[in-house]
Amino acid sequence: MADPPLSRETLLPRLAAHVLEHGLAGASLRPLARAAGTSDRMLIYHFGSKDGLVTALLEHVAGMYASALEMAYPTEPAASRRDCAQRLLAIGRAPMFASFLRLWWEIVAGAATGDAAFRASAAAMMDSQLAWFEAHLPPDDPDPKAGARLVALAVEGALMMDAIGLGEVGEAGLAALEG
Amino acid sequence: MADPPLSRETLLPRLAAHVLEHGLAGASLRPLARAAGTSDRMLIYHFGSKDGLVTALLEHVAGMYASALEMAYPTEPAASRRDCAQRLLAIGRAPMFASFLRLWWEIVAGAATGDAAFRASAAAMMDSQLAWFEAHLPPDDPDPKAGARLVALAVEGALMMDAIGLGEVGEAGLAALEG
DNA sequence: CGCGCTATGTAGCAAGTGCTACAGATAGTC
DNA sequence: GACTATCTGTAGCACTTGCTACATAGCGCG
Repeated sequence: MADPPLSRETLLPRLAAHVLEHGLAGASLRPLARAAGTSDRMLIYHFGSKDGLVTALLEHVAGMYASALEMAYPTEPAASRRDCAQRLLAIGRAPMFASFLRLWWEIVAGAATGDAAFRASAAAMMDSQLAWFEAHLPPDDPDPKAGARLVALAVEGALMMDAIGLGEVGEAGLAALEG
Repeated sequence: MADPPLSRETLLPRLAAHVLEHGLAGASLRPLARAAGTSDRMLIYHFGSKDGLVTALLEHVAGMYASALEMAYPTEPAASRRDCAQRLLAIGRAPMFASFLRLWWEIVAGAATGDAAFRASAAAMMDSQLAWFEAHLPPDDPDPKAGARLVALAVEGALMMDAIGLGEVGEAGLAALEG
């Protein structure tokens, strides 16, 4: 299958794919290496340590997420904040984001412990999302920045409800947004 | 020191305390046992397996959370949904909830993978919270159930922002709530 | 007393963890 | 060709993981 250099850069996408599928919590060197077509030995060689690998991986995932957002749905403008939030929830629920979301909650949990790498990745992903949300607000929104923040809280809250199996609570909550 | 029977029931509070302090992800039998004053051998004896222990522990934590909420602040009624959300965020930020929140995001991450025990615990905790939120809405709220859901989305979103180090985003978002 | 039940300690196992020491291969440079 | 720097495979180490086999204590009951 043509195995060229296998540097950090060629490795990262495969590692990210594995982590998106199997989660970050239980990811250990040997399975990761197998998925990427190398050995644990080489992962340490390229990334210095597992911590280094995880940090690089989190950065990479944040980048992937940003481009996934960029590619996703430049739909016509929403009619209201509520309408906007409901559409964004629907997009977030699309299959292409499912594995991102599973990983997202792991990253949030890691960030909650204070880990710097997790925080950086989470903040980067959230920044992308806030900008993207802002771009999807109704064009006549009185305060797009604040509006995007409110919509982000509500949509993230609803996605969390999805994660814990209470999707309808999220829907009901969004429906109660002003607009 | 009085070390009476040491049954499941006497063990669970100590195990919960350890998990609240050190997290659930890296919790392994031997440290847990040490913290609870037993051996890994006895944990397996009482709970059957680690899965059994985690399940019991999650149930117990959900119960603890419910009583923590019950004890917390029966403040005077809020003036609006926004006011309510801002107060509840302040309460959620209080030190006594910090370790609960760290654990909460771990539970959400576990639930996001589809694990039944994590989902059950998360749903139980969220149900307590929704009821509690509903009780704190302004008494003239037109639709308390929907209002509580909206407030829950926003507050949980804001707490998530806290977890990833973007607390001001949460504050700005809540400030944009109608009210 | 003796029997059986529950509770507990000691040792250990097979698997997996991150990481390292050592050796070799390859390739580019003088 | 000799030397050096980059890359990679093989083995292994010390440790942790969940869990088990075995033995033993204690206690209630006939």
